[in-house]
Amino acid sequence: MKLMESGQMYLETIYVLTKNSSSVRAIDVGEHMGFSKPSVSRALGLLKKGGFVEVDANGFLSLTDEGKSVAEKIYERHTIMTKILIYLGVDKDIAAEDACRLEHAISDQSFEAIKKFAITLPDENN
Amino acid sequence: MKLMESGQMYLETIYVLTKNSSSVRAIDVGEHMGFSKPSVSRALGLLKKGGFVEVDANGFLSLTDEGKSVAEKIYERHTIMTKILIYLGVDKDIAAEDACRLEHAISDQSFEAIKKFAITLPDENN
DNA sequence: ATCTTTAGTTAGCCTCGGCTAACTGGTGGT
DNA sequence: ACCACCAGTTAGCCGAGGCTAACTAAAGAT
Repeated sequence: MKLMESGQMYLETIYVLTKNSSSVRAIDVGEHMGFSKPSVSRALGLLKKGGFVEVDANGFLSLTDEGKSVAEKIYERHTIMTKILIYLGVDKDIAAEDACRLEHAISDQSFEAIKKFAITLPDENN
Repeated sequence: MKLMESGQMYLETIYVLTKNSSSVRAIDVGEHMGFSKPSVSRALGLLKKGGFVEVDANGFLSLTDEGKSVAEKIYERHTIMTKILIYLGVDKDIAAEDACRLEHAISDQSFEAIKKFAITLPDENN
């Protein structure tokens, strides 16, 4: 199953929320992303069907290995792109917003090239 | 009128084609972008209505000042992003493809920051 | 003069991914 | 026991932006 940009965003959100709350439900995902419950419900349905997400009897979400690997990939892009933009002088908020779009638009090869550049950067703040 | 990413792409294409052929028609735009005639027809209709494009009696397209300024902005992003990616070691084709997506995803502020970085780069090839 | 090709338009379909309205089903308060 | 709230689902709408099929109109070829 092929994931569109929005699917990647849902996975990334679940991944991030899982890192600070241990129990993540659909409603949390919706609140975090600013989307309605039905939008989240449908998206999660597709992600379940695609084998990226699992939902237990209590409605708690977890990523499959496949889902986690996608989420980690996107999340890495997000953090590195954000870091670079901030390094180049962009405001934190704007850097994060832009990274959120760039992370889906870039090829593996370009990202690897950018990443290689990024690790030469000093660690200013985050 | 608000332009979506696809509208920007059409404007950029007309802009680029105009730079090497002097007379650009809808069909040329479609061929260059790989889209069908009806897709181009509808898109151009919207761009006309929005005041970005004009069509003369022979079907030749031209950009309005407004359309041209959008196209130039996008085109500049395209060239600079491509240049940076190539500088970072990305293959030319992939760099161009990625630039094509990145150019729409980035804020003015981030682009200015990237541009400032780019002008410090040596002129390798293009 | 007729036939064909070329360019553009119209009508209408599809997917993606938001949305609201309305229903279901469980849980907790009085 | 009943009511209210909360989480999730179902049904169906909408805009963006592709597509094909089929029509129109102008321009060339025989």
